[in-house]
Amino acid sequence: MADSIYRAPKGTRDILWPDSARWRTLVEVFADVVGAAGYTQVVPPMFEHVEVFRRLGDATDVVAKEMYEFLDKGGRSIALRPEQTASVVRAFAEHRPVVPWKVWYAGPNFRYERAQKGRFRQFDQVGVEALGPDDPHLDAEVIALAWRFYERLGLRQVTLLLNSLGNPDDRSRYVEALTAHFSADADALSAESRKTLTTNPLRVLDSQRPDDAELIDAAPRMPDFLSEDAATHFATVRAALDALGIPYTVSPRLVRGLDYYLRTTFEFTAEALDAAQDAIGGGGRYDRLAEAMGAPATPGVGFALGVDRTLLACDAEAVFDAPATVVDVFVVDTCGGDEAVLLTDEVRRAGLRCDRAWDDRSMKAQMKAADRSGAAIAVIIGEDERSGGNVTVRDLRGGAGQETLARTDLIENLRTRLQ
RNA sequence: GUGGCCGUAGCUCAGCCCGGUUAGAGCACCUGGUUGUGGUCCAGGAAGUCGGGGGUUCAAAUCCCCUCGGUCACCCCA
Repeated sequence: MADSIYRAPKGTRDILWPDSARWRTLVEVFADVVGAAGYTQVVPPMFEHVEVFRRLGDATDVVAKEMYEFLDKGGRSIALRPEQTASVVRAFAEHRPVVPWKVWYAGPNFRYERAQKGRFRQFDQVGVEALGPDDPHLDAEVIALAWRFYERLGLRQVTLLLNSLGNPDDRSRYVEALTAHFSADADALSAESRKTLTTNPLRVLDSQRPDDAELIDAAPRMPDFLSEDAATHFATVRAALDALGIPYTVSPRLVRGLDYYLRTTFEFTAEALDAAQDAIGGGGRYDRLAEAMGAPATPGVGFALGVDRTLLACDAEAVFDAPATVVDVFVVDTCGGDEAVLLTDEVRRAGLRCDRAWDDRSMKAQMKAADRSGAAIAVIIGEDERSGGNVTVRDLRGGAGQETLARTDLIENLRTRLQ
């Protein structure tokens, strides 16, 4: 930080090894889990026409004040994506793939907001979207995929919160009832919540302000407003999760930040995180979104998981460690470095990870570098070995010692040692 | 967007309250500890515009203002 004149912009950062390796591994595990369930990858653009994101709801903070918007040189109104569901559904509307269309994605999103622990202006998510079926079993599959993913990482202290916002009519009636309830007693609400009440009454339920607690506790409950159809759908989702042995807590006050959610909504929180940002993932149904993007009415369900926060949760639970080594073999060349050029190439072509030292440093310095590299084996070549057509292979980790052997036997020897 | 705390070598920090010799420590890094061998130990070394700018003063890392960044909370969400 001290002497560089440029710094990463506020709310962004560079991810260096070993974090970067851990990062990549997380995405690989995710791809593995959802790929095994028939989800294929979709890579949407990182920016869209602003209107695509307006479909998320003008009253949401994400759209109202957190979007990176700009005019491009062609005069188009563009926004960096604040999330990927809108882009994926736009892609669905544009390409009209056969349903069920089950896809996954991974990549950065952008929101202009004040950074804090687990909250960045550029943040990565992995997620899935499944469009087509209205089947509650699909909701359960989607939720289960996230759950199994967390399990694969080794996370144990994850809580699944579940709710149903009902069909559009149910939701509207509930919003009306909520508005009536809070308006009747508006004086008792915090100033912020009074404002929220006028723009997005549902989200008053989300307030953490102590002043609001009493009125929120007394508020009407969503389950009482579910139509029979929505209630049955929700019951089937729950039954499937029960059958899968996935624990959840029904949370009637769980409302999510985007307006498009209907019926099943869910959120994953990490109990091990003591930060305020303990939601590591969330999702739900958005049965009207495809229509809003210009596609034939098509139900959909999906989730997004925050990569940064998931990794923070892994830290808190001390699971999913970063890989410890970069290479298997390290070449030490005291003949000036020419031999290392050939030896590293040979070892790498044999499929082994291999590095070397530079600048013709002393043997001691090269051995030190070999040790630091994490390599299990050092391949040493000096004048003695070179003139005899040999190399010396030294074990850096165990007590296997070292031996000098014919250069032609090197690869076979390394393979045996690394088994 | 609002408020609290913080910003000194690559990293973690001391020094700041009570302005004044060449700004320190640990870890990391580099070089040695004789004749080609790392991880321990010993010795030495390199490394800081004290976040940036302005002000007060004979003198500021130390006091004041502004600014940038970090962090925590609110807000919101992944």
